Amino acid sequence: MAQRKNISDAVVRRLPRYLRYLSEMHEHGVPRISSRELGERMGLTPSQIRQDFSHFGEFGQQGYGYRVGDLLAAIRHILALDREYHMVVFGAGNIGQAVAKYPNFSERGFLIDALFDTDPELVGKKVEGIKVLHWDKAAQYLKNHSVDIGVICVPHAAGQEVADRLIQGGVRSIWNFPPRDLSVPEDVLVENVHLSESLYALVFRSKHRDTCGGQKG
Amino acid sequence: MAQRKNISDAVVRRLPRYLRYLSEMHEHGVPRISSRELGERMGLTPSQIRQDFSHFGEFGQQGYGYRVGDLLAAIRHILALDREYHMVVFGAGNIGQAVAKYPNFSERGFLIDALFDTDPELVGKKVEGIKVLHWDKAAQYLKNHSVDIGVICVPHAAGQEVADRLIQGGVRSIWNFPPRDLSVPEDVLVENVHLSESLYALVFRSKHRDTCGGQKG
DNA sequence: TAGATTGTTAATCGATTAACAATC
DNA sequence: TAGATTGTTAATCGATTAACAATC
Repeated sequence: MAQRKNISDAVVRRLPRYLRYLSEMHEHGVPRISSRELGERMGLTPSQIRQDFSHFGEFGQQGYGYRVGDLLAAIRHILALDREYHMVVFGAGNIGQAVAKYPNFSERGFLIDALFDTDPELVGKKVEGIKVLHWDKAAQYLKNHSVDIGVICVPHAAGQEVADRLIQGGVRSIWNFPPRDLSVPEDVLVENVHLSESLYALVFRSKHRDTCGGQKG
Repeated sequence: MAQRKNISDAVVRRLPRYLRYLSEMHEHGVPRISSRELGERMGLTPSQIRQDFSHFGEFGQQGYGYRVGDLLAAIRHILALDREYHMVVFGAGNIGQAVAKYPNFSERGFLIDALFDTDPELVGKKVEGIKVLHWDKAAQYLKNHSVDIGVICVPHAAGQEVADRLIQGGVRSIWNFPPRDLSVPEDVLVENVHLSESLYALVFRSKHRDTCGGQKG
């Protein structure tokens, strides 16, 4: 019954985690898994796992469970990871370079085609084989290239301006690192990675260790 | 009625966001804010905001709202950001260095005292004024220094081993970047930052743009 | 005082868990 | 066949929203 209703954010956040566990099992040659056993490994209830999968179709077999390889392929497809994505990164500082150099991304089909910065020290150089262009070239670049995802790694004061440029250039998915919420049109998606807020949450739970607890994030 | 019940993760994740908005308002000299107006700015309902705050005490005034400065100080205290934290980072690669160099952290009292790596090219050098030590020195270091937070930025195959070393050395809060869940004793807290999973969630929502939507993360 | 807005209690909504018929 | 396990419907649990008395 592939996707009748809206998928809740809670489910969306669990999908990549299923992918990770299944990938690992698949690499280890595990041929089948039941929701009970997967739940034990991941710390979820079997009910939740079956409920989650049922949003997208029927992937298991009564009395048997799930074929790891098939389920893995299905989730990869559900997450739309069976294609390539073209990305550009604004801001070639620490975080921008870390993103550009992160090997998992290119392996997984996330291709970083260009870096943009204003620093004359950086512009014209290459980082990990990716050319660093000046911001002034961005509009031109976006006109001539199809970009699926724009990554914002500039200081937070410049974040909104960069977002505006990306949107102006037709980019509709933004991965946003600076600690500021962006205002964007309805049809543009923003995924935030706010490192400080993650750290603050850790510190809070650490202070209130007794009342909270466990592994999060 | 400061913290009678457990604080849900949803609330914990909103607290840093309140802090961010209030900081900004405070910097702009805004003296007061009502839950209605704060809700409008943040995209939350006034009810939720009042409900959230009420977990920790009474910070407002009927008919008036909240004094921005006071509320900011209260939330800073609730988040335990009114003290310093000593951190060590394992893995001085791209992400480890990005964390070490991130200026917001030291400004906010998150002090990175040491980096650990195995790469002989890096060991002995300094990154942003922080000495890079060999992993072999970690046990010794942890014996002699009080470390509040251990940051894991090593390749994911080494993550669990590093976690074990940190825990062995008495560290009870771990900020974990590699894409693998750690197994830790009950009294150890782990906060995960799984970049790929964040990116996958963006891609999923992008594919199903109509059924999901908005700003997340 | 009158208007505004809080903190809290009650109602609603949504997500998780349990139960179970279907069936491999 | 008997045992196991699915997909789904129903029950429960928790989080969000609405309502409102208290009061600045």
